[in-house]
Amino acid sequence: MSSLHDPIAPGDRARRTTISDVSEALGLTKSTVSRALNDYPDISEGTRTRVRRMAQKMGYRPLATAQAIRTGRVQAIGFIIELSEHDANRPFMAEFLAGISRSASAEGWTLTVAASSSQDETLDIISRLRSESKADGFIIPRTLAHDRRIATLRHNYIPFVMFGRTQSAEPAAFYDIAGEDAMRAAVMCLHALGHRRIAFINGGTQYNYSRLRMDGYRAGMAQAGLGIDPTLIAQECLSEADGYRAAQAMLASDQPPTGFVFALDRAALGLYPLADEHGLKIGKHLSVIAYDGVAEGAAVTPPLSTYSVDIARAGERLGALLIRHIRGEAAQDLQELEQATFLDRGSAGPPAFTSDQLSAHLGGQIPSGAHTNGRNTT
Amino acid sequence: MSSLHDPIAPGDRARRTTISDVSEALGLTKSTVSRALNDYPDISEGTRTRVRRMAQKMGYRPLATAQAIRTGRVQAIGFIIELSEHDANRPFMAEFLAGISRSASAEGWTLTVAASSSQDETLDIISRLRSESKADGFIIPRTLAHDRRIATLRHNYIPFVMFGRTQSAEPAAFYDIAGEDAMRAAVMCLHALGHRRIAFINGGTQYNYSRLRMDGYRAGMAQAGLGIDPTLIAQECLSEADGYRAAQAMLASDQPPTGFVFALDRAALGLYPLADEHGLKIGKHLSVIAYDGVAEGAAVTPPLSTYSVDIARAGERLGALLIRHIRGEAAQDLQELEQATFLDRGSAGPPAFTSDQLSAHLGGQIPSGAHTNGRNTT
DNA sequence: TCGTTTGCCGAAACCGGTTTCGGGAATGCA
DNA sequence: TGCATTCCCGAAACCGGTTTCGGCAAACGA
Repeated sequence: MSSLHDPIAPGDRARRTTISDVSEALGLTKSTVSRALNDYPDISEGTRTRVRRMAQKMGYRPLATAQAIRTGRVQAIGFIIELSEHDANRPFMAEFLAGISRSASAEGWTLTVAASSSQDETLDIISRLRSESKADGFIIPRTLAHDRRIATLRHNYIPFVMFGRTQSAEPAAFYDIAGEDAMRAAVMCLHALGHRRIAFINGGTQYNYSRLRMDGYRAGMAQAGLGIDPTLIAQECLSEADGYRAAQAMLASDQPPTGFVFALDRAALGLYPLADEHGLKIGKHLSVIAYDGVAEGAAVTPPLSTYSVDIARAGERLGALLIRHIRGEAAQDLQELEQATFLDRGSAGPPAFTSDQLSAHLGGQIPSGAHTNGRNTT
Repeated sequence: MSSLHDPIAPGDRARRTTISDVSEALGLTKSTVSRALNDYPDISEGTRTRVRRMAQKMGYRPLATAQAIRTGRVQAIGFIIELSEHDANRPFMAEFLAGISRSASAEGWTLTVAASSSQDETLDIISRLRSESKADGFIIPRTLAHDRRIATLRHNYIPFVMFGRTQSAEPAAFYDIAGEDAMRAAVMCLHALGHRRIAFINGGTQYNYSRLRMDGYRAGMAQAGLGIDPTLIAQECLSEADGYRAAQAMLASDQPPTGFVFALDRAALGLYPLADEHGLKIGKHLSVIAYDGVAEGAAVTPPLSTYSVDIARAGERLGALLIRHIRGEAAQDLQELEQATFLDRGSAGPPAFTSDQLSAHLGGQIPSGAHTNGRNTT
């Protein structure tokens, strides 16, 4: 259709140099040049370097779409935005994509992005993009403990790298931050400050990270010689409102916690208004350490101490790993686990109240049910 | 290189149906099928529908990368994330991309994303992606009054659609929200509520929207029969801190404004702590109407009244327009201007103080210079 | 009725690469 | 010196499409 009338295309766009241009300049055939550039063993070392040099000199870069029709590969990384997710990760999106894009373009690759509104649609998009040669492999964020996406990818022999880990016997390529270590260290930190009642407020249990962070909390408690009290553990707290409610319930108990470990910054932010309402100061009467490093954490008073994740770096590493995987490296050689960076910003300190004192203080208060507005993050 | 060893590709992936499959099934040649599907005039109506039906039945979809090597088009929309931008628009990114992706996949197209850290790099990326057939055209966000990207695109005959407008004689395809109308209406609204001193706090002047919103403010003031007071106008206020400072300066004057129109929600959020410090209630002593519809605006007390922009819809419309443009429709037929949606959430009301009363109230206060922390949005 | 146009489709080249196949020249071994 | 390898590279097919060209048959005009 667009071929009949073309009001946009120029009369004659500057043509790129093709493989034929290179071969003619050398007095060789296309096939020789192609094999030389692709390191075929039946090309002599001399010819190989001669071709290399000439290609370099002429600025030749093979056209990815042309290669694709034979090889099935376009040199593109696939990434799918799942809008069904709670939007906690949305603000990161730009930096994450930028990270991926950086490592991609460093290798002459590009990034293909699609949006999905459900798990099923994601699976469809994955196979569609692959079969249409729009992406050679995928970066899979927010891995679940049991992830259908992984099954689909494996079944279709589509290369992928996870941001996060998953429970599976077969090895898979991944990049992840050791959230479990961070949680363990957070507990140890609070314990060292003198806290004895330490709560853990976890994220969504469907996610694999949540299991790991829980493990980390348990490990920390064990290491500190503290027992696990189930009433000091909450799950599924993704938003500020969730965190508020979970902490509220715990503070209402006989032996309220003086220290809080949150699996998510966003949930931890719910502790601030709660403390306000009870006249408690964070960093003094209540201590909190969280995880993620969201921007809002720096804006509250006192700023939230947190284990921060460099999301752009994550994207960059993931992109690099995926490209290597697509080029043939084995999954088990493509696993990177890094540590989060602790930002000590003052929201955790020595407890001014023991749990008993805290309980007494809170007992003398009208149980606040008045706090309703402003909790809902759209 | 990847051709020598291939530990990932399956023995035999399910082959897609090709144009040859279709032509053989019909007893026609590839060329006839191709021309039939592309609406060439030298194919009879009968054959055309016969081919259509068979292609449909066999689930044939032309392989974009194969088409590309002849046509130069991959059916992909290009979008570049500029990290050099102030990060105000980052949170929108996911939804914006999702919008683009929706309209793209509705037509069987995809979205190619790249990141850039400078204007110059952006220009490079644009031509590189185009010449490598990784994108057929581009969506250009945050248009400037005089935009080098537009010049580059025009010069290289690369189709594009702007999110925003620009100052240029030649017509260009765009989708935009009439920010000028919103600003005018905001002024009228405040005037109707009884405000007579109405300030305007604008965004970055390099952006084209800023000029337009300023025009809208002026138009509103004229329409309301109010004169323009240059001391009630501020520029370059992008962040909460910027908004705080600009409003602070205005409140310090002899005739402080009682009504504020902000070109950006984010800057408007700076008015809240400022009001707090002076014991003023927003929606009562100070009224404010802003523009964008960011999530944080709903969380403050009272929620910020604002002209909200549906960013996902913007992405979707832009994608649709770009595809039509690439298919041959003229730029002047591809211009859409929509209105922002006013969300009246209570931050604007009848002024409890006149400007004089407000001045008196503020005069009795210690000029606050103490407010320093928490203003910086990372 | 006959030459000419028009409508419609097949044949083949082409796009820019990759990959298979085969053979000439240089080398190995006897 | 003769024969079998091995080393290299050219020739050509191929990938899945698009586009040009040419020709046959039917419709047209005179």
